[in-house]
Amino acid sequence: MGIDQALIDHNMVDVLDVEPSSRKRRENEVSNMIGTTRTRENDPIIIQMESKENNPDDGFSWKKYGQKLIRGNPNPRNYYKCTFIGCNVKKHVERGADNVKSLVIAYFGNHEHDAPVINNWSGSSMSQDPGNPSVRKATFIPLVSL
DNA sequence: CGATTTTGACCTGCGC
DNA sequence: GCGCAGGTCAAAATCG
Repeated sequence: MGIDQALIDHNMVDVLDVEPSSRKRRENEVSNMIGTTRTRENDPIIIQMESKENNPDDGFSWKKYGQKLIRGNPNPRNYYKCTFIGCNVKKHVERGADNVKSLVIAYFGNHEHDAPVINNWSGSSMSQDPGNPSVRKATFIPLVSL
């Protein structure tokens, strides 16, 4: 829960310093996490990272429903929607205008369901929450813990 | 065969 | 009121 907590704690955090070595990651996809940004609890969550993949698997199933070229960014932005029944969480994915390595993911809304497939979310950070059911509910960790 | 991706068109909000 | 930019939809095509 480190990241999510950080999101809430640093409500207006700009850049979250995350050490790559502190969490398991697939060297092949995510090389380094830059940080997360969230201006408000109800606002979209912006996640910035460095990745070779254009869409790292975050544990949920997304269906692409659009792609647009955004001004100020030579790279197209992709629009995804959660395929879970009854879940209308959306996500925008775009690459940095200058850094093709940097990936910016924006999440709109929170998943009110559990991840369809438990990948191994970096181990066991959230596997146990005996006295924290509320945390279990909002299993929305936009962190690429591959 | 079902689900997902692709691509263009369409719609809406904002600024001038 | 018009034009621009961004966001969404939908039909066809593709993949597993």
